[in-house]
Amino acid sequence: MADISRPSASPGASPLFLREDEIRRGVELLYFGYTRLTNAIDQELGKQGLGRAHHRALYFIARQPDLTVGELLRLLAITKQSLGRVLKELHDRDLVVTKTGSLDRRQKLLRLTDKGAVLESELFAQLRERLSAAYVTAGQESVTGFWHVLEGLVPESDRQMVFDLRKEKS
Amino acid sequence: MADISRPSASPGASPLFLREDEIRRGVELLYFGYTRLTNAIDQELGKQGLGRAHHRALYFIARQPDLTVGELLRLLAITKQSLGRVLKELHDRDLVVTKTGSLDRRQKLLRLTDKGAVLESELFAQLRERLSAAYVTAGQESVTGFWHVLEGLVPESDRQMVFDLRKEKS
DNA sequence: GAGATATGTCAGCCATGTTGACGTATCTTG
DNA sequence: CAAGATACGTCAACATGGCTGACATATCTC
Repeated sequence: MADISRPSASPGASPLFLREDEIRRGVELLYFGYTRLTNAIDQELGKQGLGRAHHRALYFIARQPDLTVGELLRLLAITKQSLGRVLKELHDRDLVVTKTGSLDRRQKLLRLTDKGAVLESELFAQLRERLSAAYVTAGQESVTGFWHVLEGLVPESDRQMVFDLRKEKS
Repeated sequence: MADISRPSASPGASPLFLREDEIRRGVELLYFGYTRLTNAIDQELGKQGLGRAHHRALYFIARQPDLTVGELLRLLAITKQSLGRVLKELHDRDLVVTKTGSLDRRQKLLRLTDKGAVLESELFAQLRERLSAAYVTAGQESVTGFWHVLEGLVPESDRQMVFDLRKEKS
């Protein structure tokens, strides 16, 4: 059993070992790709005294203005207490505003202020720089492959939520 | 400027907006794909009283037996104090052993114990399940595209280190 | 032998997640 | 319309896993 964690790299390795190596390659690239991409914005965030948790909230609010608190909670998959702290800080810094929902007055709709939008787009610019460089190097075909594999990693139950980010709110 | 963070979805959108949407799609899929994949092993880790930090160390030690502490530090990109805590816990639980380097006696070479190898392969099985399902759904061409884009996200300075994981130690 | 390097460790701090409990406003339903 | 469900907020305590700074030891290199 212990051998499974150490595949042979010999030329005649069995299909099982090749498969293992392909999986490990994916795990590692996903780890390094994701962490190095997020590292790209840490310096900028640090200047503002914010952390990654703040960026995730800013990002999704930018992506879908008038997002409700509940929707954001589902996207981030954290507790409302954790999110509450983050939203409070964003609000205190005039980066985010909330307004009462018009259809359901219990809901709070989230939006970036102008200041928040400026910050988010500065952060996004860093992500764009890295990701578009990777897209260009890899080519359009690779990019669609990249998307397909990642879509397959999102559990069925979350997939609609993720796809809906690309739509305008109704 | 604020508009940049909210692309139009209209059919006649300019190339700039299409480009933005492609970047955001990648950011989101990378976020959801990575976090959902790592979620897959949280339950198993919890049973052992370990966290993700422990898994990352276990993973890389499994991947490259006789890895030195310094190499692991560079892979994880954390401080030696943080790693020290993790390695101590893994050692206390008989999951990892160290031996003095033969070429350079200052180094400590890290290896999994049999018990550690069993645990790592159980965790890896979860990752394999998710990732291979995504590979199969997407198809081999998509998988190579997935790898190419992610390789482009790893900074030049880290790339050799990441590629070297696939080799045996000399 | 002097200085650089690899590793370990103490101590304290911070960011960001968790659980549990409880309050208020608003919507929905019998 | 009253009762219960839902959306949101908040207090308090705690866990994980990062961080900095300071300092010690063994070993290697020149």
